[in-house]
Parts: sequence; C-alpha cells; structure tokens
Amino acid sequence: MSFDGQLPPKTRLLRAAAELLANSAGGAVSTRQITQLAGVTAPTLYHHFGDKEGLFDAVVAAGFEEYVAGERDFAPSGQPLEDIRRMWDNHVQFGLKQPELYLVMFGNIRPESRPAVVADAEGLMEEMLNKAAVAGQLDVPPREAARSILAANVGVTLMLITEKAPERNLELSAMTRDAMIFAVSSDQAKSSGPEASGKSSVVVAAIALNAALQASHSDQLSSSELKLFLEWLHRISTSSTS
Amino acid sequence: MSFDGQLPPKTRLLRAAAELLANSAGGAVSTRQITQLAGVTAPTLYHHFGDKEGLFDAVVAAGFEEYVAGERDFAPSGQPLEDIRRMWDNHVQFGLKQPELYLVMFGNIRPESRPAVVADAEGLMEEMLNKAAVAGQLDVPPREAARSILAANVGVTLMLITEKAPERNLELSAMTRDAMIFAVSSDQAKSSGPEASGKSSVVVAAIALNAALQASHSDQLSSSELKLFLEWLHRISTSSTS
DNA sequence: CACTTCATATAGCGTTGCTATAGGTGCTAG
DNA sequence: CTAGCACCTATAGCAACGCTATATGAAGTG
Repeated sequence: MSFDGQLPPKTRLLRAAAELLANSAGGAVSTRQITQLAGVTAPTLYHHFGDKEGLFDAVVAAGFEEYVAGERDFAPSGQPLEDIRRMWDNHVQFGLKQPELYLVMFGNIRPESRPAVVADAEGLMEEMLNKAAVAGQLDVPPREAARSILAANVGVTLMLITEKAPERNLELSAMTRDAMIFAVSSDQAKSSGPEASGKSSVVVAAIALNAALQASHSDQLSSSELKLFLEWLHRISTSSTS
Repeated sequence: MSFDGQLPPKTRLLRAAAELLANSAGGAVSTRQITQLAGVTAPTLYHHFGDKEGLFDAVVAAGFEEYVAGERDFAPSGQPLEDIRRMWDNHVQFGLKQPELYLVMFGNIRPESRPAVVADAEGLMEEMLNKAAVAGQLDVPPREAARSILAANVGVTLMLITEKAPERNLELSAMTRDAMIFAVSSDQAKSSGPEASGKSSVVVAAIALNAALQASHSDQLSSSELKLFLEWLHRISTSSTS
C-alpha cells in the first residue's frame, strides 16, 4: 500500500495525503506519515505545496472536483426546486461517504477566514436557485436563499457525521431540507410542489399526548400497559406521510 | 495580565486557558502558553486535567454553564414556540460573542464521537419543544424537531462566524430560524399563533387523539391493538387527574 | 563544456504534548 | 514534637511535530 510507483512525487504526495486523511479516524495526520507513504522526504512536500495546509488545500480541491461533479450530474430535471433537493441530498451523501475530507472542507473552520470551498459551494447552489427565481418559484433573493440552505445543509451533515453509522437518521436531513426549500419557495411553487406536510390531526394529537404523558405521571395505566401504550403512540407519531 | 494571584492553580489554569483561547485568532493554543500565563509548570496541568483536551473540556463546561444560563433566562413566556425562537437567537449570539469557544464546543468535531455538549444542547431544546408539543403546537416529535432545529442553528452560527463582523447578515439567521420553527409547527400554531392557550393537559390531549383516531382510519395499529389502545385512551380521558 | 534551473535529499532547528522522577507542603497519629 | 502519609508542584527531558538552511543530483540550453 505504497505509492512508490512511477508517478511524479507531487501526485504521490496528494494520494498519500488523501488516503491517510480518509483513514485517520479523527486523529491528526503528520507530514512525516505522508512523506513516508509517498516515498519522499520532507523538503519535497514543501517545495510543491509550501505548507502542510497547502497540501491539504490541494487535497480539498481534488475532493471538491468530485463534489461538484456529483452536484452537476443532477441537473436535467425541469424543476429547479427539485434539483435543489437533490443537491442537498448529494451534499449529505458526500459528507457521509468521506467524513474526514468533509470535515476538512466544511468543518475545521477558523473565524474571519472564509474557506474558498464554502464560497464555491454557495455559488453552485445560488446558480441553481437563480433558475428557480427566473421561473418565479422563489420568494427570497437567490443569494440569501443559497446561504440559508447551505448553512442548514452543512449543519445537518455535521450532525449526522457525529452519529455512529448504524443509528443515523436520515429523516433529519429530509425534514430539514424540505423545511428550508419550502421556506424560500413562492406561493406558486408551494401549491404545485409536493403536497405540503399533510400531517393528519391524528399525528398532531398523538404527539401532543405523548409529550403530555411523559410530563405528568398518570397512574391510570399500569407500567406494563403504559409501556405498550407509549410504543403504539410512538408508532402513530412517526407514521410519516412521506 | 497574569493569574499569579492567590487563586488555586487549577482555577488559574482554567482562566488562563479561557483567556488565551478567546484571544487566539483561530491559531492553536499551546500548553506552554497556558502554564506560563497561569504561573505554573507543565505537570500541574496534567495532574489536574489529565491532558490538554481535558483542560479544554473543562473550559467548555464552564462556557456551557454560561450558555445554559442564557438559554434559561428566557423561559417565562407562555408561548413555547416564541421561547424556541429566543433560544435560537441566544445560541447565535453566544457563538458570535465567543467564536473561539463556540468552535471548540460545536466546531472541531470528530466523526463518530458525539461531544457531550451537543447532546446537552439538544436536550435543552427538546425540553422546550416538549412544552410546545403538550400545547398541541408541534407537528413533529420533539426529539426530531430539536435535532433538526439545532442542526440548522449550528450551521447558521458557523457560517456567520466565518464572516467578518462588519458584513454579517443576521437576516440569514432570522430567516432560517423562522423556516425551521414553521416547519415543525402544527397547523394550529401556524394559524392562530398567540391565541393557543397553553393549558393543554393529558386529558385534553387524549380526548383530541381519541376524536382524531375515530375520524380517520389509521393503519398503524392492528384492529385488536387499536381496540385496546382506545380502551386505555378512554381510561385516561375520563380520569380526574390534577 | 559551462551554466542555469528545477527537484530531491541530509541533517537539524525550535516547538509541541506529555511524563518519569523527585521534592516540598500540610495533614493526622502516636 | 515528630513520623508518616497523602497531596500537590517543579526539574528535566523524551519523542514527535512542522518546517528549513544547505547541499546534491538531474535535465535542459548557450
């Protein structure tokens, strides 16, 4: 698993860094690890990339290409807002598939220094939202809408990454996504789009009862009865109308 | 500006770390800086906090106290959803006022390791949302709503932190906030808004659910389950609890 | 061949987080 | 009073870190 091949040292460094980053379960990656895996010594790294951060920026740039490629693959749909939905999902998928790379791109942020990648991602989304605006489906200027949606998108992705894979609840993403898209949509788009949250009053009432029961300690049911009762309540509460 | 006073070394270390962290424009803070400012040598730090991360956790814990205190100061309003709105704004304000501390708390995340502070913040918000659910103002289970809102809240705050102060657009926060709260609100809360009396009790909720269940034909429970469920519901509805 | 330019290596600087070991301090027991 | 015993802190230093001053090799050009 070494990159001592015939490739130029610059490429070997990039690949070594990317691989170590991907497998570095949260821990830091040292320049010595990278140069050793690349079969190169330290000055070579600094000759080509200036810094450790320069190298990581290059890795991020490569990762961003992949990200953008994924975003652009979804575009044929005639409905811009549907495309935004797919951009959101693609963003989340990218983050979950390469969490370490994602954290370098959108996570480790420093105040007052705006990573270029964020601005690019924002531009990408704004571009798409522009089409929606042209079609009269937007209720908010595209730039503001893009910033808002992207902020929520990043927040959700970061939260999902911190969860262990088996218990990841993608419902969180879907719900937040629809909420944001709905919020920037014009009335026209709202009525025609995927039917607004048609939650039945049953669900609302069940949720309310569930919360009320847990707040007050009713003694009308035995503990075993209550347990089963709450389980059913939960089933009703979470019956999503998709 | 040194903490060589009569305070115990543990306290001096905490204050020194907090101060250096607050003024470290994104750069790393070394243990040597901290111990020097605290007027203490290295082993003292490791005796009290185990390692550097332990110290930072302690600083975060202190910062979290402040955060929670801010969140709890807004609570008297009888309208839970309005309180959620204030929690959101307080969260953003906290992040902007102490960006470095905020980044340590919610930023530098490692995959598959959930910082305790996030879980706590989530619990705080869920608690408040529970009240909204009791009042029948929620369209989504409180836990899911809390996770979703908090995720967006963190995303927005991180995005605002990366912007230079003079050009920060708080409209981004307000817009995203309202979108998220609107999305989890029940129709009742949406339309009536301030009207809804927060007097809903277990009994009222049970009655509402009973009526709703009989009006619609939910298929989440089998017929036998439903029968027993309704019987229990009746028992709760007719109870004379406080 | 002389000369420049680019790319890589040797060796080491200063700093980092952390610790093995020892010494000082204040307590209670005899 | 003193012996012992925790508790706390300091001296000194290790291994690993990011990075670089300097030197060596390879390749192209006059």
